Amino acid sequence: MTIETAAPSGAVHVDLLSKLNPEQRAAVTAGDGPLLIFAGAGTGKTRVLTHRIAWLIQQGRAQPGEVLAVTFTNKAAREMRGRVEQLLNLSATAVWMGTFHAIAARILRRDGSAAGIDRRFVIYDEGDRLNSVKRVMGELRLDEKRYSPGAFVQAISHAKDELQGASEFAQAAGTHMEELAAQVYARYEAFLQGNNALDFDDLLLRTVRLLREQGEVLEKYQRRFKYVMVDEYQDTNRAQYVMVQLLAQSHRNLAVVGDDDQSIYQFRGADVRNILSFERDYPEARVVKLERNYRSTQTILDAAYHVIRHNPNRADKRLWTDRGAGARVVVAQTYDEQEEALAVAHEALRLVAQGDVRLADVAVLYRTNAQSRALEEVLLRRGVPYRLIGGPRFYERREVRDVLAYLRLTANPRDSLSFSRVINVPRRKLGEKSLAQLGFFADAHGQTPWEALSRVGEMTELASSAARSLEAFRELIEELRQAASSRRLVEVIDLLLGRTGYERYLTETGSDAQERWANVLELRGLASEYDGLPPGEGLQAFLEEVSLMSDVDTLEERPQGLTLITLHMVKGLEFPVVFMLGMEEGLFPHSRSFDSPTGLEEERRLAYVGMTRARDRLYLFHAFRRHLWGNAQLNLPSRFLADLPPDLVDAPAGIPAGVPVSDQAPAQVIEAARPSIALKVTQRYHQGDNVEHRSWGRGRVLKSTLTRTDEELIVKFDKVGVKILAVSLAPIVKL
DNA sequence: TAGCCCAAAATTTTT
DNA sequence: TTTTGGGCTA
Repeated sequence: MTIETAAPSGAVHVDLLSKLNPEQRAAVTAGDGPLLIFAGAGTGKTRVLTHRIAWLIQQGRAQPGEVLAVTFTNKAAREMRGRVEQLLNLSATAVWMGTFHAIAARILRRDGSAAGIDRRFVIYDEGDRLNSVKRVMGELRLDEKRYSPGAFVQAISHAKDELQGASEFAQAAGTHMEELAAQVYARYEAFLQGNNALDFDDLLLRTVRLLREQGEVLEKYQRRFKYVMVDEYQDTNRAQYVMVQLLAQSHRNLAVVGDDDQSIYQFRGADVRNILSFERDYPEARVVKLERNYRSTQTILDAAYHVIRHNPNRADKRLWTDRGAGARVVVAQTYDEQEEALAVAHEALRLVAQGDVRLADVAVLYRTNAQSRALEEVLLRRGVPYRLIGGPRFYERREVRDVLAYLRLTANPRDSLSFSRVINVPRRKLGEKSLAQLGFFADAHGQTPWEALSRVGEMTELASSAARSLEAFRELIEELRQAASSRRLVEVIDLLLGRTGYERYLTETGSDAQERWANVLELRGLASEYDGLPPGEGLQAFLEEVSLMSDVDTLEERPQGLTLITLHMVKGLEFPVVFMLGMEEGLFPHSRSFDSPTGLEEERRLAYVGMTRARDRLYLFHAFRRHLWGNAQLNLPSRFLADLPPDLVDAPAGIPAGVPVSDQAPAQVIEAARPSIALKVTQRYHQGDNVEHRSWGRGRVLKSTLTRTDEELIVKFDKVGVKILAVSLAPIVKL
């Protein structure tokens, strides 16, 4: 079937439907009314979403500005926009496409004033939120040792997810803890208000409130969005659910895409029931199931199915493919996590040597971040390149937050959190007393610290040196504000870095100054993307983007080595080869999930998500013995392994065989890593060459030997001594 | 104000 | 077991 219709002006006629399978086509061309699309892993979900948007526009059913598409990550939104533009061959900037939070922020900036929201609000992230709670606890004289600030943060966040305001929360409070939390909540709200700040949850909560209470605003958006689309609907929480419902209410053209089997964020408020009861919410809904998978082998799909099928309360569906059976799933036991890591390295390198995959095609998945350490140690020692996803986040690094705090203060001087972050960074010789003076004065006059700053002269108790410092700080921020309104964002940042002597500050205070400075420069680089915007707008736009950005969004497109990643973060990605480690009772499923059936169901879904990441090969490892917090424990194989039909499984006796268990000899290339197929080898290094290794630093080549399949180097490193390396595997460069 | 020492915590974390 | 953060001391 080919449909050619008049496309919007300037667009090329594109046949949108010919490359879709029947189910995908049905979903794309479903007419008006609610639409539920069950899109299993690897079934072309994004393709359906983007084609539907393009189709709606091409058919003239909607103007680009009348379509709203909501995702959970910026990455997904970006991809979607790019693909729609490609399909339509025109800019899709008019389409409202973004994360829940970004869309909410946009609505609040435009129309929040109707509900008393200052459009210049800043967005407080996780860290800011914790700091705010700590402050509030200080005000309430709550001892941080007795009461965990984190617990309050969680309670507040959870309440907001459920659209529960501070007063409702207080009313519902029963226990002593809840009453305390209610007090903290109320004060926290006041604190944020005073700082003109909203936290992540507020973006959703306040948008819902705005839409509910301001009829004309609601009407405006309802009229505007003829078609609403939601990605990953199984992960929506209460606030998101209501927000979508409100926006789509009038046209009722709500299309949701998701997979209940991949709902893994229950602990953050996601509610699978939102997708499972869609048909009850919208009895007239059309339902399409995408079950044809384009990613994995049938063996992998069947194995995953036999794990997930044990969950009650799931929509019935089963993935299939015409890619053929492929290799069996490999289940293997190792002695401990050391050997487990060695087995991964061993097998991954063997596959690479065979020639059909690159290291970058291999992902290693685990339940808890702590598991990555054993892996890293082994990979480092073996010189196997890898990238670890997770770990210290870019936007949570001290230096990045410092610079951002300056910028945030520049944009919004009322932000007292940012104020106190940078008032004495770099050191301005302001002691505790002086700052207390300032705070006291501000409180007494009902002013923010920034406002108080212009009245330094009135603070009689202030030492004159401190007064001068404060005055200088005020002038600095004023200067930045001036610059922000007339110059490019990068110039503002340069000005701030120059005036504060931030680089010098880094070198004077820390050992890792170089790395930190590099991060600052990276942030500066990100900011340069806003150079095109008129002065004044760049700063706002940059801060908005940065506060709504996560690390997955900056995930490298072209990885270099093995990928080490948690099961949660791997959702949405795919790899030709997948190793899942720690398939043991107590670790996966995690012991914390044992006491509730829903917890176990979520673990099972997590297993399903992990398994369906694999295209061609899937390895499930479990260790006989595992070190956890100092002591070793013996774990039984995960119950998920028992669910696999024997005929899908290969359990080779020899997976870890031949791998030395506690081999301390550094930098010996694993025996099996030597390619067994003859490769063309040419000598690239010679005695005396200077090289740099990613983790061992600089060194000099003592000897280079050509083997049948590789070039072997003996290198004397400045810092770590003599090592033996295989050129094909070691992360080295010639200098 | 920096550095040191001791104690506590270690499931997952789209914004 | 290891890391991290906070508090105390020099």
